[in-house]
Amino acid sequence: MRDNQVAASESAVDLLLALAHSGKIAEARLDSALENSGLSLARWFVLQHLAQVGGSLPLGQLGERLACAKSNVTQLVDRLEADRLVERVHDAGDRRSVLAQLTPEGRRRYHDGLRALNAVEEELREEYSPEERRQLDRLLRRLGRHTG
Amino acid sequence: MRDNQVAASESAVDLLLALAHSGKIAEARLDSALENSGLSLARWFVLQHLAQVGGSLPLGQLGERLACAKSNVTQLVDRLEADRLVERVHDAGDRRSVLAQLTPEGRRRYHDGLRALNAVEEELREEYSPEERRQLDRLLRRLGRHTG
DNA sequence: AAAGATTGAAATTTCAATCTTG
DNA sequence: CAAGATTGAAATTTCAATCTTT
Repeated sequence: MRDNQVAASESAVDLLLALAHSGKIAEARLDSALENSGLSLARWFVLQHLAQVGGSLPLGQLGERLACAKSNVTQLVDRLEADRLVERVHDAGDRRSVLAQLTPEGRRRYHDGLRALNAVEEELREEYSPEERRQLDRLLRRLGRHTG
Repeated sequence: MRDNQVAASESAVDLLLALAHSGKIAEARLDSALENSGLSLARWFVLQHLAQVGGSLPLGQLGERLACAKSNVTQLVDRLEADRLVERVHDAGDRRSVLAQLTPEGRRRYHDGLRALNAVEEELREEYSPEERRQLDRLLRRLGRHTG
C-alpha cells in the first residue's frame, strides 16, 4: 500500500493541494501584517474591492469577487457598517439590490491597511526574484477562468 | 487618489493577495470534489498527512503541517476519532504528547478521498500545460521557507 | 418563478486560560 | 518555568429557509 506517493506534482490534484496550502500561508502572513491596523484580511479585502471599482458595489457582486457565500457578505458588511467604514445604499435602478459604499474613513483605513501590507514585502523579496514573482502571478491569475 | 492601482504584480503584496485568492478557489474546488465522500478538505488533509508519514503523528506536529491553531487540531481529531478514522495513542517516550494514528478505515477513506480528488484533474488540464504545472508547483513550494 | 438580500442555526477556526508532564 | 494538549468562549464562514422585488 503505497501511501508515501503523494509528493511531487505529477498530478493536477497535487497542484490544487499546493495552491490551497500556499494560500493558507499567504493568508496567515497578510493577517498578521494587518494585526495593528484593526482590520482582518477578510475585512480589508472588502475595502479593497470597493476601492478598486471606485467606491461601491452590490453585495452580490462583492460575494463573487470575494469567493464566499452571500450570507457572509451580509455579515461582513454588517460589521464594517458598525465601524463606519462602509455604508449601505439603496440601488436606484433595482430596489432588490443593496450597494456597499466606502465611507471616507473606510477609504483611509483601506490605505492604512495597504501600507501595513506593503511592509511585508521584504520577506517575499528573499523568496522570489522579480521575474519569478511575475511568472507566479501570471500563472495564478489563470486559475478560475474555466470553472471558478 | 489612485485607488485603481492594485492590478498587476509589481509588488510582493499583490502576489500574496493573489496567492490567498487562488488558495480560496482551490479549496472550494477540492471541497466540492470531496462532497460525496463524506469528508471535508480539512479532515482529508489530516488523513493525508498521517498517511504520508506512515500512520501517526503527534498533534503538535500535525498542527504545524496543517498550518492551523493547535486547538483546532484537537477538535479536528475529536471529530475524526468519533468517526473511527483516527485513534489517539499515548506517546511512550513523552507522556505529554498524544499521537493521532490512522485506523484501517481511516486509511480506506483517505484513498477514497484521493480518488475523488483525482477526478477534478481534467478541469485543471484545460487550464495548465504539464510544463506550467511543474513551474507553478516549483514556485509554490518555495513559499514558507523563510518565515513560514 | 427568479434574483438579491437577510436571518438563524450549525460547522469551522482561533484565542485565552488551564491542566499535565518535563 | 517550557512544552504539549485540552477546554470554553468568541469570531468567521457556510447552509437552509425566508422575505422583498422583478
